Amino acid sequence: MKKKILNKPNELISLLPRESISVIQQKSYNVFLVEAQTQVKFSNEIKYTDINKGNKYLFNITFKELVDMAGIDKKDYEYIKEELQKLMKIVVEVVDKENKNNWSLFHLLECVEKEENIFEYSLNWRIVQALKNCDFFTKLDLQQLSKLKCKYSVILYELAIRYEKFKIPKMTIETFRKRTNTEDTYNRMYDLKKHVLDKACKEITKKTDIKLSYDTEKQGRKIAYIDFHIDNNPQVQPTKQVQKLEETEAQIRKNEDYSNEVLFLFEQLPKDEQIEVNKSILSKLLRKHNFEYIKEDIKYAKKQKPKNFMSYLMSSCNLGHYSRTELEKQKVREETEQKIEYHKREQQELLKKIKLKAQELAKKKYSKLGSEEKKKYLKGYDMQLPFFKTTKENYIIEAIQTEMETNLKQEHSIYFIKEKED
DNA sequence: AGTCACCGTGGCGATGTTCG
DNA sequence: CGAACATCGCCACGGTGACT
Repeated sequence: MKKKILNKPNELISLLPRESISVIQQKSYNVFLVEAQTQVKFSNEIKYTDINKGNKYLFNITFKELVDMAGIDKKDYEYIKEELQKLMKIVVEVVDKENKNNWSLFHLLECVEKEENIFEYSLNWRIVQALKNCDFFTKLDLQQLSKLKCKYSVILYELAIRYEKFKIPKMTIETFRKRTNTEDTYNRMYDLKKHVLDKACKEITKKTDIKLSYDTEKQGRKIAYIDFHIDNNPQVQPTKQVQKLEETEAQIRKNEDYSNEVLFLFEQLPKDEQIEVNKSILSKLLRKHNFEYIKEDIKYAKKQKPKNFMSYLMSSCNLGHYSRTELEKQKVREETEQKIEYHKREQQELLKKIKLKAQELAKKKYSKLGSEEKKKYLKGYDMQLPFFKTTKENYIIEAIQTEMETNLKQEHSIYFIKEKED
């Protein structure tokens, strides 16, 4: 399965939707976000300053990618459609930090369209802006998330990762209920523990790279606060992908050296694409794809002259190398040339053999020739230039040899043609 | 296609516990 | 002491998947 890291803006983790979001909706949404983030981040067309109300931001993803990345075990389009429909209904509220009387409401997902196996969706400009320029984000490993089946596990996992390096602040039961949308259900604390807290902590500890536990604190006789504890889970290591990604990002920051392969490919890019960030993109592509294919894809992309070179190149690599057909044609050409070369050599060797054989046969035949026949072969003997003049015997043998060679060649040329037809 | 066991989710009555 | 809350055990319901 493809591994993906979503740099989820903290605003999106902390948001408190009015309706409850199911686990499939949460996971699908994360996949939509990560896909949009990749498309936005690597796009030169969408600049941070350009993102505004006036524009519509469309992204796309294949059904298979969505299902794989989100870890959805259903392959039913209708079901996914219903879930997406519910997701679209979810409205979030953003309050202006400077003036608390000002607010705005928008849908998490603006629209989704399915065409064949591809979903095209659009996100509110605020979300796109947050994805493009997230200063405060949480690095979520979607592979870890995809394993979780309980919606509360997903919420708590995101929260835990957000505060991993510090500590989830102690929160009141009310806050916890708001976050998990359990204000109207599990009225009893025991039920909340049984169905939400225990279950989620258990699932997270069992399946992900962190251990989550909690303590409760009473105020009077009532449980008033929840205090979470996060530990690393040595049994389930953070995916190597996260580490690699962090390394790559560190590399960009430090502007360290890239491998020769990356540098070579970088030089193949069009001049105006030779910017530092593209080295890291190439380095990432090289982790997943063959050097030769990327090289050919760059060549191919250059020919195609797409509007956005890097995103064209990336989709070419990810969608199975547009250049593959070109590369394969080239391979066939090379193979054919090799075959022809081989035949040539074979033929030359055969010619040598024919010459030797003809010489041998000619000598044999000469020994059996009668005087009449010898006279026939001696036609033209007197016409020879004095410098090349040989003995009568050699002259006759050479003549017979030439005759034999022609015959043998004729026989073999039939053989050659037959082989070619095969 | 129908049956059935199993699981997850949400809930409730009875009972135990705690603290003002 | 008793109200308020926590806990236990159990039930109903719907979805799912194996089996016939």
